[in-house]
Amino acid sequence: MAEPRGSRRPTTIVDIARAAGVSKSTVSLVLKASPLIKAETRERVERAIEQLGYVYNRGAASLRTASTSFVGMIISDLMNPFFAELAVGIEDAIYKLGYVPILANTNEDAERQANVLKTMREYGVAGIIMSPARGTTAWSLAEFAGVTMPMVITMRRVEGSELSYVGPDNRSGAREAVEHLIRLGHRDIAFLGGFATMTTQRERISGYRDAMAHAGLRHDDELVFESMPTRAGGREAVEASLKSARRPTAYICYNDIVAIGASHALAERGIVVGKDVGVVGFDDIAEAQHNAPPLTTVDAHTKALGAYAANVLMAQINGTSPGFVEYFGSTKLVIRQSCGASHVPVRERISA
Amino acid sequence: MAEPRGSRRPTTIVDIARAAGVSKSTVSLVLKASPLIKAETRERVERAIEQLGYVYNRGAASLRTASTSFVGMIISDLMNPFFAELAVGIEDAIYKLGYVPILANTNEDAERQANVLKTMREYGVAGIIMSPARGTTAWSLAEFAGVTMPMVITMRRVEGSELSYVGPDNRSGAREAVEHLIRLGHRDIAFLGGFATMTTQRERISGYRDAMAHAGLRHDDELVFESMPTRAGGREAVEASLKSARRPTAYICYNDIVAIGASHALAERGIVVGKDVGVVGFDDIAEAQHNAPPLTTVDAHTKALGAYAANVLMAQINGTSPGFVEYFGSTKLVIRQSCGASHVPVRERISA
DNA sequence: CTGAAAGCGCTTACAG
DNA sequence: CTGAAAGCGCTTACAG
Repeated sequence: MAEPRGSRRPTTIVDIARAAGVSKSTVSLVLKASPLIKAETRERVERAIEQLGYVYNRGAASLRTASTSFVGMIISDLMNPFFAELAVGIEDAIYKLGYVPILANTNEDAERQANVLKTMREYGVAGIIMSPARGTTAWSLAEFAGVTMPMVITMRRVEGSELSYVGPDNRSGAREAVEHLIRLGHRDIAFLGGFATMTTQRERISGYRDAMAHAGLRHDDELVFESMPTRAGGREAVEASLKSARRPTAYICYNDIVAIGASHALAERGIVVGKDVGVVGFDDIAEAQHNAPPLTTVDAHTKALGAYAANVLMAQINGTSPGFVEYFGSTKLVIRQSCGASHVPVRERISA
Repeated sequence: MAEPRGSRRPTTIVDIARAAGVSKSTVSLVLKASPLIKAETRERVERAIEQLGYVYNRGAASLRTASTSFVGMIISDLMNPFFAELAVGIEDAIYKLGYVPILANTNEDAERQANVLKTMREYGVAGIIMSPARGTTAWSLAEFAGVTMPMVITMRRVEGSELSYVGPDNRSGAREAVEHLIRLGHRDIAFLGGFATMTTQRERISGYRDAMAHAGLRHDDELVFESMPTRAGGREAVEASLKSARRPTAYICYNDIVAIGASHALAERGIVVGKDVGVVGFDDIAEAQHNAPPLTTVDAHTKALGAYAANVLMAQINGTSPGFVEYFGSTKLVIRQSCGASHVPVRERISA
């Protein structure tokens, strides 16, 4: 690689040392704000740094200390607003902790994920936070896990792995949402979106079933309509549900984008969401409150979870971690208009 | 920082050299796939690498060659789906070019941007791609620009800077969209969203005015309703427009999220978008086609633009660049239902 | 085709 | 309180 045009040898601590009339050890010490250095000396060095436009070479320091301040941030799908929000939460926390994030968007590609994991290791990242691509196996992570490189998994569990995990409490979040629908008078409630191969879907479905079973309501497989966890998937899933013998009066969706896709498909058929039918999502992405009608959903506290994952990783890097941690963040039901709560009397819905 | 638990000194090229019975120079050469090395020797070295589980230390190599493969990727607002898509385009291209992205989301904070720029320089990034935070001045970038560090600005121009720029042709994109609205019979067309302090808004407005002026239509300041470039801003802007003496029959919006916010606000008032009124956006984010009704918009080819910016940066890093480049990507009008094109006869609209 | 040597820019005991 | 020395893991002319 060519040197930047016009630049000669960059200035280093020895240049500073010479200019300030001290040794490079002393310069290094002032750079670390060591209390050992006399104020007068420190100022002299700082002046030289200023005058020569010195820029600290962190790469050199890393080689010497055999440690870097990089953390790998591997996101399964950055185009998905939920994961974009997660990324923002992680990124912000990483900087605050004095680290710097190397990004990789795997786009759900396990092979790309494997490559990126190897590359990050070569760059000497201090640790990795990863929302695993769909289909990631514990086996494929074993090479990197634990001893080799601190790592925390977030948002999607990988079964059988012994890596720390941070994510929302999907089961209780879904249960609470469905209980709300039941309280509103709904009896035929379907689950929309995702596939049973996804741990997150299974967790949310079990919350749904908890609530239905507890209320003595039907909750068999015919009430779950699987689809891709996307807006288009949401459309397809509702459309399938509309063809069923007993049409649901409400839907709990795998996530917000499924719910949004579903509500639009419903609207196009003249079915008024929040009145003719209830729809609730999961995640509370920014878009949810701006949907028409505003979406009732389960707030996963996505950003905070990202920040939490960063802190768990730090504990692991610093060796202050209890080793293996699993954290299931509490969720919060956010009632807006799509479930009909705000302007539909319960009575109407019971007869639905 | 503590060493990872349980690990001792990591294996280096000298370990490999010893195991393979060669010098470390030879090991280095096989790592670079040098043709100088005899096949038999290469295999022996590769076997040792495999057996000892050697991992290449890129940091050390960087120190030696005084160059890294990092590129800084500074995004003004990753929560905005438009910029998330840009980030995905850049990230993908960076990896393909053999580089690795360090991410920073400035969240429109110029101070954070300044910090991040300094930090990235200390990490020795080979270059930077940045969508500048609102309010970024050429002055604030001067310290980093050009000689110090290759840098390309994307999506938002910073006036007075001499940095390379890559973005969509906002003016012609907006003009084309408005021409389409005029062809549909609209006469009172308002511009919604953004502020005149944003170069992008000014460029899009000038395209709007070009089209209006050419058709001999009114296009004064009273037809532009400024707001934050967000969904909430879109709501506010349409609401303001609804209070004006002569209500517009169509809207060209600063971007898609403004258009989406506006269409939802309209829908809530019983105004049917695509029938009672036309709405067109700009960007073509993923959400646009899933809006209700699907949004007519201007495709900015966001991902491709991100990839292009990465390539411009590479040329600069490798010194093969013509120095300063400005690229205005062509746009494409995507006609869906929000403008009324697909199912509203022109006649109805003229009388509106 | 391969090896010995120098050096990239730092940090960190160790002396003094 | 400050300096001299060693060394982190590579690459790259230069010899041979």
